[in-house]
Amino acid sequence: MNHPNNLGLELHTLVSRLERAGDRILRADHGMSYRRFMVLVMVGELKACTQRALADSLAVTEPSISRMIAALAGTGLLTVTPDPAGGNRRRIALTDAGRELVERAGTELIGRLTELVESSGVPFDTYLAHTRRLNAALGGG
Amino acid sequence: MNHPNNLGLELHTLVSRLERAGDRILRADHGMSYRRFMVLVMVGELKACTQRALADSLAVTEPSISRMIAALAGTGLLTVTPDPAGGNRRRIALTDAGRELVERAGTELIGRLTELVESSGVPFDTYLAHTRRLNAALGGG
DNA sequence: TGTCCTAACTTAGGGCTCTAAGATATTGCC
DNA sequence: GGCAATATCTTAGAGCCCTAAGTTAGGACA
Repeated sequence: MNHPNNLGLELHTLVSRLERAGDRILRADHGMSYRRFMVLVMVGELKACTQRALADSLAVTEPSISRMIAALAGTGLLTVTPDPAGGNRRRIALTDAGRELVERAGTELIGRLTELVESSGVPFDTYLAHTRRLNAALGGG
Repeated sequence: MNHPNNLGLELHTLVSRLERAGDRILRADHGMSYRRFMVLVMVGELKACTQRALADSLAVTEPSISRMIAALAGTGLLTVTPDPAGGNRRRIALTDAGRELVERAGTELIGRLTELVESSGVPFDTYLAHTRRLNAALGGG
């Protein structure tokens, strides 16, 4: 139950539990998986959102995003259009329904997590800052 | 590239990058995936190691562990025997080869991660303690 | 115009995860 | 003994991720 000095294992189990919990909430309330929801959130945050940019931002590969977008394209939550700037690119954007879902479910999830963190006694801002810094050190922009 | 206030997303990308990096190292040096290696590490740490205990400790489900053990059973790195205490249980244990692999590769991985964390300016012990506390708050023992 | 190069996206195959449902073994109670 | 309850493990089917290899679009240059 306790991994003596193994931060990697500890982070794995933490994220695993967090995402399982988030997945259950999203499936029950919005009929959507946690992974797909993360894609929607990121589409809402990126300025010029291409599949390549999504893959970088979520730290997954292009094929993964390619399939996710294909699966999400039929839901009416986002639109896929050739990039007006040219090139072999797709421009991804949220529809009104997508924006509304991200807004509602996103604030709920973030709220629950923030609450959990603070009730555990871990200082939210410090932990978030540390996590961000580690992410940056690992090549994340 | 930056998720405004979203700790969940930040943790996801961090773990994703960490595990991809670890996976590459393990595959190159020891011909083994990161997931399977985590199982071996945990088998080495648990006193009375059943599949159920492994699933709890790694925050995955019993079917996942069932398949992992089936896949690992043929490698000579661990042994599976009926639990001497009775019940429908398997007792999982490392062989000498398994113990040696966990020892060598484990210290290497932990060393690299520790180095990375400290070079990023994040205080290792604090971050580990926070992560542990969050894990405990999420029902992890 | 034609060829090469690069970047973005897609396809194919395999690994690991989940949920749901089935099989197996022990305990408790009649 | 026999039967139900409980815990553990397994099987089946589907989702998402990865690597490797193929496709498509635009830019550079002769």
